[in-house]
Amino acid sequence: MATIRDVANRAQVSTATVSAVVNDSAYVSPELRTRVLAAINDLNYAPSQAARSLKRGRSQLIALVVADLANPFFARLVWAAEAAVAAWGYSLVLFNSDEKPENERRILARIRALSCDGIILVPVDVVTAQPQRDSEGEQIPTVLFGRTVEGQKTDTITIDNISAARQVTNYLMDLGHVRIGTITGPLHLTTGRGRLDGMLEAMRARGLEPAPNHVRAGEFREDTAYSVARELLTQAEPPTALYVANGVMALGVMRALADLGLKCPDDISIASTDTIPGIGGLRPRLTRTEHPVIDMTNEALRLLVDRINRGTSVDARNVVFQPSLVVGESCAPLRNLGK
Amino acid sequence: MATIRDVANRAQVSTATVSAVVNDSAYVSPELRTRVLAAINDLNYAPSQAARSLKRGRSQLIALVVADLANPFFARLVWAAEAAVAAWGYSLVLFNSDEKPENERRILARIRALSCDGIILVPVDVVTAQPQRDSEGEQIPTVLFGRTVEGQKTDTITIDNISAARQVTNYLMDLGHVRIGTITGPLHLTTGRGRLDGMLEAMRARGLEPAPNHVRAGEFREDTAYSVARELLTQAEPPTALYVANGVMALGVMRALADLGLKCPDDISIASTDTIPGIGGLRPRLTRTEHPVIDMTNEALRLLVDRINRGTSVDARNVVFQPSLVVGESCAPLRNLGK
DNA sequence: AAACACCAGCTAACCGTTTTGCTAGCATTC
DNA sequence: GAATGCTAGCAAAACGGTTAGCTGGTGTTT
Repeated sequence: MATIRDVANRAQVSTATVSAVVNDSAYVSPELRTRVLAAINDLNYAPSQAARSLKRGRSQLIALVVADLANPFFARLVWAAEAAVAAWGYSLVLFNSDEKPENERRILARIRALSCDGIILVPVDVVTAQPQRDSEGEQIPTVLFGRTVEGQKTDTITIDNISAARQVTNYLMDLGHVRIGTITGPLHLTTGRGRLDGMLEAMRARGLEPAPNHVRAGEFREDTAYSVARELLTQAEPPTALYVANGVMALGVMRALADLGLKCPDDISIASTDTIPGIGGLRPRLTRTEHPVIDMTNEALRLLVDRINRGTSVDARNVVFQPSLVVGESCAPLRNLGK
Repeated sequence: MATIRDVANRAQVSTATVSAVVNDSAYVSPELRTRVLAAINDLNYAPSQAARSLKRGRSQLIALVVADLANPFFARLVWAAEAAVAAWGYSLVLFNSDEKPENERRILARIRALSCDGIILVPVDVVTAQPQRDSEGEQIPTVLFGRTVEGQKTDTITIDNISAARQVTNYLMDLGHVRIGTITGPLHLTTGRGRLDGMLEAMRARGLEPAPNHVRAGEFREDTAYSVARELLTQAEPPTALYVANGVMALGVMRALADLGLKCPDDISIASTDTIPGIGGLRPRLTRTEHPVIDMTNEALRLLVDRINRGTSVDARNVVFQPSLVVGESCAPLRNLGK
């Protein structure tokens, strides 16, 4: 394609003038401006982003690193982030760490090489505690999304996991349930840990405690939750209600129920924190918390762009969003206590 | 960060030697190589992709443009593409045209500016018929995914939509259904058109024809399908079976059924082409065709990388994948013809 | 021993922008 | 009319790599 020099030649001006027109960075007389614009149009010129990045040290690229692209929660984040990034005039480079620290390391190196202007990161590992530095040794502006890492000094966007779990658990207890089980996420993640803690806290506040064999790890995965749920529900004294820590796992649990011939909510009540898009279309409607992913994403980008423009002059900000309980038909009052 | 010159100074060699070591592009004696590697390590050096792109004219970026990121089908494509792109040593830049031609135009201009090495495009508009040219005026290697545009000379990866629709329709007719309705996608898309054509073809082959008011446009959207389904099923003589053209719409239809108090498959049989991930976990299991998205994506990348390396020397290739029918429990044999 | 081939490693040009001086032309002031 | 200030537009130097072409030292051939 045409270069800035081709345009300059055709318009009989210098490359500096063309640049000034393209970037609106200096006054150019109307006459020259017209000539330049005509030449740009004739030659179908578009500035090379590579040359620009090299000179300016900014790439107009924002990296999004998610922990599990197969999870609809993150798919939704990707969707929202693409829109927000485009709205701010950047382009989105997408990476999937697949919950593996070594992938995360590789990806962060690649992001540095691409000199991305900012990073939205769903962290997998504490590795991230060593923030990424760019070509000037500056830290690349980063927003941690959804999860946090201890002792982090970067901006973060999170959901109040404890509150989410507490809301759901209280709802179940309000229905009279006492034998409540749970399928948790990985406990080394704040999302996994917080949701379990919130549940325990809520139960203890009413003098209850889940039976040890009613608390199982589901890894935030559909298939794991499926088998764990089967196991959990076929034991001698199964729980009468189940709190599932995320949307994907809730789907797995529903599948397990169907395969076991259990009716929800007649045989067991199910409620979850987090949901997956589209799940609202199926019956019984799941009682769950909804997390404002779109708002969270927009806020993440606002913080990120602000940090890109203002550098490290401003302190790390931690924005916590509140989940809201959405009541469906997947929970019923406890009737026959003994069962 | 450190530049190649810093590394050269520290290792007491020229930048050319550093480059040779980094790219393995020329023989360097073991001694110098060691010194260079040590310096790279000490300075935490990583080559600037911007400078590289500028000089080489290649950016190691592959653009993926999907028509609707909110659609789980495309979310799955994104997931598969990220993995495939990374495996080939590229990074993925993601765009969402949201089914709008003007977005598509803007995006393609941006892709050109970024000098992406290749494009995987789910086309929205015939605009794409004018292939994108790069900085040398060469066409940017492009693979059209899922849909095609008439008279296209680029590589394409598609699914056999006619066959998919035919399989599903035949299945419904084999169960005895005659009054079969359909909710179609947009008919200007090959995916929409082909799936309707396949259905009509299959029915006509048995001397049948759907009633005009049993054929409705659902725009491939959940909400549209929901309202169209409500309308379709509450009319005087509703169909006894419904063929839904994609997975998202099937979800909408299921929701409409639930709200209308209709039982599937007792009151009506539902089948679709295409599915959405996770839908398999819910009851009744949907009878549908499955489309090999992962294989399709991998093949798309194989074609794309091949074209990046070999240029226009090789003719356009059109790879058509075959869908397979997966039978669930959402369809029942026709019992009471009159209803 | 001269002629030559070979090759490791270097010098420097180049990729396409942006941006910092600088220049030259005009208007204003005394 | 000389001195000054202003400003539109230009020339040229970066930015950080890659690579063609060169150099000089060694080994081989005659």
